[in-house]
Amino acid sequence: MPREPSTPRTDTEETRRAILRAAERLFMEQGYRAVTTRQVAEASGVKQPALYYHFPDKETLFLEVLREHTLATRAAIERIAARHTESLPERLRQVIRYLRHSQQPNMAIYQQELRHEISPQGRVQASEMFRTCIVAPITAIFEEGVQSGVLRPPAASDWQPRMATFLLLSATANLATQGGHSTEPIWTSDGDPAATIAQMLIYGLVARPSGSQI
Amino acid sequence: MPREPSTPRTDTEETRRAILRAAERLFMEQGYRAVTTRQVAEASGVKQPALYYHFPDKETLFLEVLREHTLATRAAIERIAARHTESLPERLRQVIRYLRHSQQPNMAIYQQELRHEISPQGRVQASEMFRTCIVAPITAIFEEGVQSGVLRPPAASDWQPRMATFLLLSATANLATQGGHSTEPIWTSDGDPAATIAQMLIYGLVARPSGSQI
DNA sequence: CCTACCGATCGGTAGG
DNA sequence: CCTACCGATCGGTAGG
Repeated sequence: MPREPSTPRTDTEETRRAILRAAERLFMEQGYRAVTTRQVAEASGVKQPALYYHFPDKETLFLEVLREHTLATRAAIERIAARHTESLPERLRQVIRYLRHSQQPNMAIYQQELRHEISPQGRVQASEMFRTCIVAPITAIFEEGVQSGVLRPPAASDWQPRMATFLLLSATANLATQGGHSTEPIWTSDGDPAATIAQMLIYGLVARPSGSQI
Repeated sequence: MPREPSTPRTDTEETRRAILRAAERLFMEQGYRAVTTRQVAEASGVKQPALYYHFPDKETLFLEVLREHTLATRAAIERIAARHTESLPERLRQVIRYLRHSQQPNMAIYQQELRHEISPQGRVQASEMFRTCIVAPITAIFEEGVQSGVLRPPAASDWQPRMATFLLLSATANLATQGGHSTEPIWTSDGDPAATIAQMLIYGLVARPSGSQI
């Protein structure tokens, strides 16, 4: 139902955006199930049933939030990946840093959760988004590293770009959840954890592993 | 209230064990919140209120499950770590394989979840268990590798045994959740993923990184 | 977009 | 250890 052009879709569209913003923050922080529709409504400045004016149900709202968040993440990753003037380790560091602060939802958290809370179609959709927008562009960075000779060529039992992406995302996701909440962190690194992870990852991959530092 | 010695605490103790076993399976698979007390009861062959005869509440039951599971994990890790006839990479592979199949709950999943569902005291208890029984023994393996010269000495901005443990656990936890459920896996490695992860980890750490295989 | 409300389900208790 | 039940809360709908 498109609105007539004279009405600049101000109010209703603004509210919709407010709901999406509030829902994004809440879902990324607490996960799907832990966030109630009433929380989202309150954070958006509307009453709970108003959500169902803008979205058919909670799952659809969640998937829309996930879609926008994931698309933004893809744009950021591709922007970083395109900085060919910077070294591969540096770009990986930046990717990790971005993912960490963008609260990109942990694969594990969501795969665990979505398995029980979301419809099969929703799961497929979320999984596809994740593959296309997160996994693929990061894997491309590793593949570029192989082709440029910076990274050692992968072998079947050794490493593969996709497994490297898996490792990077796993570490990053857990880093994000660590982020300064109540319980004292278990890991507490001295420096920048993104740098440390990238360093550990790279030194497992360098073609000519001289003992030097980056 | 201890039972008199003549009664070999058969029935009531057996039921208690059955509840713990059922709860372990369910909590490890689905997480704390997704599992209802009614599910646990049904899987144990009792009615739901019977749980409250054996445990004061759901949280206490969960923490008891977590305690037993974590203690078993520690025993397994220390058993593997003590196999000095086997190489460090091999022992790490075995640790990863064990963690993967024991469904050791993902740090991220639980840290995310426990933050909102469990009392502060419960969180502290879970966190301490995790630190002592999982993080510490794995970190000890890495430290041993440093002292024996197999691993390169850690530097502040480089790597640290604890961060290596973090990376290992992150990857393993996500591997475990991947485990052959409905949604097609995103990562699908050819060989043994435990081996690949160990390989990637090690080659980031070897003291003399010759280009050879293990 | 709100008020009012519903059925389902949750963790937990009463009373035996 | 069971039957019966409760208050709270959830996602979602009716009707305007």
